[in-house]
Amino acid sequence: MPEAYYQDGGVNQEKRFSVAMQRYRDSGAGDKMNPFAEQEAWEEHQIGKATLKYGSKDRKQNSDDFQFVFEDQIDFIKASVMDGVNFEDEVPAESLDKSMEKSAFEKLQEDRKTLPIYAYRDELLQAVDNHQIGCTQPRRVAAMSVAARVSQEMGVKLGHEVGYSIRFEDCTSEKTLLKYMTDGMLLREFLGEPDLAGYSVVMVDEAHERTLSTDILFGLDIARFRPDLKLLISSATLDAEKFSDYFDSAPIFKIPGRRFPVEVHYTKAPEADYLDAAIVTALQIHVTQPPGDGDILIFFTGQEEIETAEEILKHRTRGLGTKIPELIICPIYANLPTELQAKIFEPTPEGARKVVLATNIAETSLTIDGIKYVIDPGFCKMKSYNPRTGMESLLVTPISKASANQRAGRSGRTGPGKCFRLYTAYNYYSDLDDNTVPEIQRTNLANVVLTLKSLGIHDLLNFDFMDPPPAEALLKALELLFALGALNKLGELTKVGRRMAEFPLDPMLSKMIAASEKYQCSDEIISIAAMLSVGSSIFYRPKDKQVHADTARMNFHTGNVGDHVALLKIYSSWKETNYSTQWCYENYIQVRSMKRARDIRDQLEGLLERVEIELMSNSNDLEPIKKAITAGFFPHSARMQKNGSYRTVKHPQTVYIHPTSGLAQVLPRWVIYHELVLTTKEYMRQLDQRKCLAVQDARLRIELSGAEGRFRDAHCSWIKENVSRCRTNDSRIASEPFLEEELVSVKR
DNA sequence: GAGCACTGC
Repeated sequence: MPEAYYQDGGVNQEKRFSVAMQRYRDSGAGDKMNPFAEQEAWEEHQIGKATLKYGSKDRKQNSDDFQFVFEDQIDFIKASVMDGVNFEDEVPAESLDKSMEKSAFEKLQEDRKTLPIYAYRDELLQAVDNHQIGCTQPRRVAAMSVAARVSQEMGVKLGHEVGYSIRFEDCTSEKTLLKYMTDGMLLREFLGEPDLAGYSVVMVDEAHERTLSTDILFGLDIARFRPDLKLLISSATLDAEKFSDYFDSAPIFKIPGRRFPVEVHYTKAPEADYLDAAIVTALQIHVTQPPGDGDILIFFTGQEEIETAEEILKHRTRGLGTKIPELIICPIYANLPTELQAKIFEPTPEGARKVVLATNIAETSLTIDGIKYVIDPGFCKMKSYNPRTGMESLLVTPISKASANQRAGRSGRTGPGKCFRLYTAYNYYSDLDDNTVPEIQRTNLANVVLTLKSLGIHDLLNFDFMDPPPAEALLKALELLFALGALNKLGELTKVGRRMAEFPLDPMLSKMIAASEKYQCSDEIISIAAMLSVGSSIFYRPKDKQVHADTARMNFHTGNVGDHVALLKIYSSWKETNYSTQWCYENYIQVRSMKRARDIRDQLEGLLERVEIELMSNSNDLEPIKKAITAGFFPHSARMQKNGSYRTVKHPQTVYIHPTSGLAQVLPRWVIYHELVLTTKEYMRQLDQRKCLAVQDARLRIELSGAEGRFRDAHCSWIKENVSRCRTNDSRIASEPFLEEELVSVKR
């Protein structure tokens, strides 16, 4: 390859890296980054180029073999081997052979004894008395499958001694001693029973993932009411000391894991276009390595990249005809319909090779057998939250070292693997953070704060978070909850707030439900809330059928009813077809999302009863429905400007109606929106006309903007000091015309 | 006239 190609490519790639970093920083999430990092990176990279030129001797030979096939190739440098953990030593081959003749149960028992943790068995078991053990997992599937495996090993029926508990599904009984559950489920149980009386041991698995729920549970010090409660934290990271310190120097057991060694290769120079580089690398592997020795997994950031990569790959392999063995392309991302997802689990036919194009879903959530090669461009999409503007956005961001290693490890599950990183060793060591920023530091905390308040935690600023979120984010959350009427001026939970905390939803959605009591339309409102909380994945929009999908969607907008009512219409229409799958296909709607909406709706219906809100329907009149929506979403108000754009009220900025909205042509003077998304512009999504509210709702906001409406948290001096700053923002929540209209009616 | 990573309750 001519050097010039790399140099040029290098510049572009650095640009790409720095653009991603810049956006990340602008979002407010990356403040801690060194502003000179890029320049240093560039300099170091130049030095690196000089020193990293030795190395891949075998590459030359390989490249000669297929020079005729490709014009472009990519130089990789084998930099390191991630050790496998003596897999073969622990399970001698002969014992595996022998076990083949034994019964499945005996084999399981034998396998079990070879696990490294077996040595700690007695010690851990001493902790167990006559209560049950709870073990949390970050994902539902994991909780279910681990429970199934353990019940098999113990030779008991799932749901008896060993069970699991996840949202919508409780597979436990009175007999259950060992309960696998999602961490969110344990948090919900904790809300109802803070002493966790039913448990003697709680084990938090995969704690390094640092989910919102585990971070809250840790901060709550779940064992504080229970000196006898044993807490086990299991984490795959090397910074066990951090966990140990946090839990008052708790003892650390280092238990080796099991994995085959993985060779890590870096590019010699940064790549101009990682998508193209990934495809070239995949083809290089496919052509030079014997078919049948293993499949390829490439990590992309999203659906769009995956679809593009799929097209390019098809095009290029078609051009090569029979010169190369068959390459089966398998896209996988969460929004892909389930039937199409199944393809990646089909065994690869003899003589062919599979290339899996995946999002982060393949990093932790699902494992694919037979992967030997991983190609890692080093990016992912990550949600970040800017507490200054209150904006959430999804940004393409460089991954962390931990994430890069997790990805590499995906190639070493069934045998020794290789990972090709499409960035330099320098990029890895200097540009990537060690760990992914925990979710609690990059999310809107409204729901977290409501949860903590409902547990009677008032001093949020001094709450013992393992990694505290920005104080500004806490303040924003408090403000919002106050504006919604969930907190009083002393920062205490109100009756509405207590009701809201019962719902596993964003507080604005919970408030909308609480308000539906007054407007007598709780039936419709919980359908809307369920549809909104399923999110944007309701519509399936494949690249080749976008027009059809869009036409189908617009059918629900007839009459300019607004997007919330359109969602209600979708849900009701589906219900009328008796939840027909066929109906979903015809309307380009994801069956999975609709089923999820139904599950959520059922749960909400149950919770309505719990907070004593009657299920009432008022489907003939949209007015009360829209009022209830406004009662929850008034903090997301925007007013039309002369040119058809909108100005948000709370943090004044110019935003636009998303073109997929039913109101895109209508342009109401005032709107409320469900969310803002930053893509090519700032777009409002799921929006509706704003309605006037009843007088008592308005009064709350008048107080809020007035001098007596100062927001205080009796236990938190920091908040007090910042009251003046809150106030300016608060007055904008309760902005003029919204109140004007109501004040007029009050004066009359 | 657009384009949404992944979880969880």
